[in-house]
Amino acid sequence: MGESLSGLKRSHLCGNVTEALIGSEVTVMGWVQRRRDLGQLIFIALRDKTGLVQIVVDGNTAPEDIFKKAETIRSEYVLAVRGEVCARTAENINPSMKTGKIEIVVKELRILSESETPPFQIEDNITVKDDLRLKYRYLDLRRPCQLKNLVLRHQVVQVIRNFLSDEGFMEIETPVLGKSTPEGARDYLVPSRVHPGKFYGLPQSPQLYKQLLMVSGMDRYYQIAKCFRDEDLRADRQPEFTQVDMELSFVDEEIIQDINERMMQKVFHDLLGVDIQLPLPRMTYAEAMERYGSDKPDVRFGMELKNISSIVEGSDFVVFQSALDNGGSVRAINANGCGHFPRKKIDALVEFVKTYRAKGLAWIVVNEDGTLKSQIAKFFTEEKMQEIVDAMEGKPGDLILICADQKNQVVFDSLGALRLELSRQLGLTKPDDFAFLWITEFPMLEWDEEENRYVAVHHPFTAPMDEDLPLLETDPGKVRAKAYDMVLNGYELGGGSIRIHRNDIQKKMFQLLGFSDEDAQARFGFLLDAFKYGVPPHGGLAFGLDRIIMLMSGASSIRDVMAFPKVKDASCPMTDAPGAVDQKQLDELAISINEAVVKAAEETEA
RNA sequence: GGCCCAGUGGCUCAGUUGGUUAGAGCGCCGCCCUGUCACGGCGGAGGUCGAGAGUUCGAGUCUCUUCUGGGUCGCCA
Repeated sequence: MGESLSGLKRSHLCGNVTEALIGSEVTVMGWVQRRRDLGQLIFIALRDKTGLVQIVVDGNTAPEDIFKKAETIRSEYVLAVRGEVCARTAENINPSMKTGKIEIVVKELRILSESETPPFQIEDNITVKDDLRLKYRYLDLRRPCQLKNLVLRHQVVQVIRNFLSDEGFMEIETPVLGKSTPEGARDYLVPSRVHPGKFYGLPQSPQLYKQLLMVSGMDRYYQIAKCFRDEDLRADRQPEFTQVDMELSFVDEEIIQDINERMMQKVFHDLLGVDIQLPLPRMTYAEAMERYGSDKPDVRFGMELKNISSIVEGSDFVVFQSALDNGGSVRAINANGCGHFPRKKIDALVEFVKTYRAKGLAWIVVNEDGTLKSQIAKFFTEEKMQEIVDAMEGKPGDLILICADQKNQVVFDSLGALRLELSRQLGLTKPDDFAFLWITEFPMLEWDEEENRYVAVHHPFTAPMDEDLPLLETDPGKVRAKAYDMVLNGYELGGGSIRIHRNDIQKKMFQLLGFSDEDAQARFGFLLDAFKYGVPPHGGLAFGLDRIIMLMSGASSIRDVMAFPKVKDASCPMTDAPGAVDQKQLDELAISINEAVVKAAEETEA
C-alpha cells in the first residue's frame, strides 16, 4: 500500500516539463488522470496543479517490474516518476496540451498511494450535483476549473495587498471573538467557558474595530477579513465569507472612491487584461431607483423604467388609480421587440413579478401595423393609450409592461427584477462585459414597519450629508448619507461610508434608531468612549471578495470560488457540521439544550 | 417561514396515454492490442427508480406526506 518517497526528489511540476528539457532527466509526482493501455505500451497522463504530462512505459524497453507495476495503475493513483524527457515525433504531438510536444520515458516508477475509483470523474465540464461535489470537495477541487478559481482568488488578493500597501495601508487583524451587537444581521454566537452563560459574537464585519483603529491613529487600515452572518443562503451569499475591509482617516468620499476604483482597475487589468475607464460613473441612489428600480443596477443594457403616473392619472382603471391615490406610482418598461411573446410567456412574466409582491402587470403590445393590443385598453381612450406608448417610445413589435402599486418600492423591485429577467431571456448581456459604477447618496434611514422605528440603511455610524443635517430634526426619512456602493453588472461589489465622528450627531442617530442612552452605552459604549479622546474624520469601504472573484471568473455561485463552502441550510456535507456535542462539553459551558424546542423543530422538519 | 425546480446503476441522463425480464453514454471489472492522448476491440458486473403511505388488477409513471439538493421571496444594520 504505497511506496516510500525516500531517495526521490521532485525536480519539476508536471505542467512545466517542456521542450527545453528534452534529453534531461526529471522527476515528477502527481495523480493519474488516465491510463491508456495499448498492450505492450502504456501511456499515463499525470496531473498536478500545473497541468498534465504524459508518461510512457514501453514494454520492449522498460524493465519488467516497472511494466508490471504500470499495468496495475488506476485513475487517481499518486505516482512518482523518474524518467527522461523525450521529444514526441511530429505525428504524436498533442497540440491541445501545454506539454504535448514531449513525454517522459520512465526509468523509475513508484506508486506512492493507491486510490479507490472516485465517485465522479475528475475533469472539467462534468455536471455532477452540487451536494455530491461538496461531500467530496477535496476531489472536486482537483478539477482544473475549480483550481483555476482558487488560483485567481489568490492572485486577486496578492494584487490587492500590494496595491494597498503601496497606498500606505497597513494590514491589521481584528478579533473574531467579539461582542454580539444584535442590530442588523443575526450573529453567530460562541459560548464562553470562563464566563458561563455569556457569549461572544462572531463579526458580521470588523466595523467597530476598524473605527477604533482610526482613533488609534493607524491612518489607513485594511484586512482580508472573514465575516459571519447567520442568515439564509443564496447563490451569492454564504454564512461565512471574506471581505476586503478598509478604513482611512482624514478623507472624504472622493478620496476613498478614487483609491478603490484604482484598485479594481488594477485587479481587472493585471488578472483579466480588462481596462476599466476611470473615474467610474457616479449615480445617485434616487436616480438608480428611478431608472433601474434597483440600488445595484446592471447598466449593460437599457430597458429603463419610466414613471407614467401623470399620464394614467384620473383613469377608470381602479388598479392604477388606487395605487396613485395611496401615494404610489405607475411605472413601465419597454421590452423592445418582445411584442411577439405568446400570451403564455407574458402570463409567466406576470407571475414572475408577483414574487416581488406586485399584484400584477399590465401590458401593451405594439403590433407591427402600429395598432395596440392590451388587456387595459378598455379603461383608456385610444389617445391615452397612444400617449403611454409614446412616453415609452414604443415602436412596432414592442411590449410595454406596466406595474402599479401604492408602495413605490414594490414597483421598483418588480420592474427592476423583471428587467433583469428579460435580459436573461433575451441574452442582452455578456459576462465578460464589465460595467462598474458608484451608487451614492443612499438614504440614511428607512422606516421598519415591523419594528415601528427607523433602522439604519447602512449602519448606525454612517454620517449624514452635511446639507441634510437640518432634516435630522424635521424629516429623518429624507436624510441622505455619505454612503456609496461600488456596483458591477447588477451586483454590489462593496460599500462604505464616511463615519460620524461628532458625538452630538452620533447621539442623535442613536435617538432616531430608538436606542436609549443606556442601550447605546451597553452596545457601543466602548466606541462612544473612544470617541471622547480625539477622533479623526474617517471613512472606509468593504468589498465582498467572493463576489468579485465570482464575477471575474464567470462562476454562477460564490460556492465555486470558495474552497469549502456550505450548502443551502448552512451545513457542510463533507464534515457534517454543525453537529451535536458531548454532554460534558455542554456542562462546561453551562448550556442545557431545550429538548422541547429541538423536538418541535425536528417535528416541523419530519 | 413561503413559492418554484430536480431526485432512475458509481456519474449524467432517457423512460410515450400507468402495462412483459427498467435502457443509453461515461465510469468500473476481465481478456486482446506498441503511438495513444475522450485510444480501440470483445465480454461482463452493477439499479426496483430518494423514503413512506395511498389509488389501481397493475405504479419509475397518478395522489399525499417526507427527505436531500438547487433557485428565489422574506431575511441579509
